Amino acid sequence: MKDLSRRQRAILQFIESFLDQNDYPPTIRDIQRDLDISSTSVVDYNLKVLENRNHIRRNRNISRGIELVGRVNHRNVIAIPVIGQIAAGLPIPVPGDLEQADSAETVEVGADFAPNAGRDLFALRVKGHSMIDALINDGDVVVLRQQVTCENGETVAVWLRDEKETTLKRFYLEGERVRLQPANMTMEPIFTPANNVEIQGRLVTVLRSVV
Amino acid sequence: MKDLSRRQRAILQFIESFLDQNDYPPTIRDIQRDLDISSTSVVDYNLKVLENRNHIRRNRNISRGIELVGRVNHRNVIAIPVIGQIAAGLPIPVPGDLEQADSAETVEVGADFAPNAGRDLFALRVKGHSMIDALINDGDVVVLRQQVTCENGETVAVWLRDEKETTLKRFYLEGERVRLQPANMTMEPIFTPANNVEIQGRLVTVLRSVV
DNA sequence: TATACGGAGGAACATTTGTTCGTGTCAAGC
DNA sequence: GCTTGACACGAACAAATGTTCCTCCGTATA
Repeated sequence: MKDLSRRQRAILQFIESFLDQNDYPPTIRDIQRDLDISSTSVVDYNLKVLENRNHIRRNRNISRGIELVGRVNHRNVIAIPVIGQIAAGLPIPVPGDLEQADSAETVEVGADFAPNAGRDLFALRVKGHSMIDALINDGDVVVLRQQVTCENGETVAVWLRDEKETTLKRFYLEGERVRLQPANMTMEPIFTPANNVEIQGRLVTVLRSVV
Repeated sequence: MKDLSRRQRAILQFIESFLDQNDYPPTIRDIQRDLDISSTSVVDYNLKVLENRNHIRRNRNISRGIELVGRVNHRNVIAIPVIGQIAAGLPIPVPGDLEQADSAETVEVGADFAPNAGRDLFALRVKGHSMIDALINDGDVVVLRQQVTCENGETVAVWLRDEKETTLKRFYLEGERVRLQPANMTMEPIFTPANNVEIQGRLVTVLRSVV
């Protein structure tokens, strides 16, 4: 892995920084110019080495056909629109016209953290400490999948009609009533009639940026 | 925003899906071919419209010089290597040679969630429920910044020498002793002599994928 | 009806960009 | 000294790709 010449390392590094600054890969001549290499063939030669060493992938006969192996590429990342806040006393904002929300803030998440991502994901910023029992803190961002039903055991955001309250709990339908179980195992569940529970979405991901 | 012709919308959509499948933007002729447009000038014309409408940005005279406005681009996302596990009874793995860890698993995080990102970030997968008091669950991924000192009030991963234990708490140096305060405000702090505390890193981000 | 204008078509043209070939240098190993 | 292999040069060539002109069509509007 380390058997690269100084020039090859420089090329690799240039490609990385180029990709950081542009949304397209560099051309051979971009590389040549930046590194003051006398000929494109030299660049080509070294790119071939890098390709064999599996540091890059090349699409022949395609301009800018250089891809970095093992790099963050958009494919692994999805952007989820943050459409509002979630708090104990407030109903959850309706995901409504997610598509048009061009200007909306987004959070980016690795695909691992948003399995089966589709257009039905949306994110909310948590206000207040009411969801401590779900191990969710003030300021966290929760990603939800929009759905109005759920399987037993799934963690969902529900609106409790009587209490006029939003909460995040594991959902278990037990006959006529529903058991809402906090993620924190040391805490007690809530029992409530099934028709008091309105499912707003299923919890997919929690993101916390510690200050 | 919606005043685009059918064709213009199709082009925009094609660029998006092309970018999903390749690491480089499409050429005008790629677009022409896919959408069965008779001439490159038509594509060019419509790209100009899209550019004026601020849906794309173009780098003239540069092949594949099309950038989508407001798209997930690598610049906003960083990959952080997951170098091991963190558990109450275990010391934290040493970040050691992060650079060489090419093959390591990574998590991708939006730049918002990893401020001042540098090479000094690493991630650990949480094992066990010992960090419930820090609102961190089994299976969560925590991102840490490698550092051996910290400011008062920062949340840090510390190794308690006597207890031979790792824990995540807010750190407060109070004279000769240290107060370690759980993130969950309802829980009690730990007090311990300053020289019993070994700071391993500062907590930056918590990621949770809910099953 | 005449005009203006958004859109589309075709084709030639100018650059940009990838590819290849012949040659040269230099250090390591025989 | 000779050979070999990694690395570098330059230049010419061939595609790939962006640009521009001129023309045409249909619809809305004066």
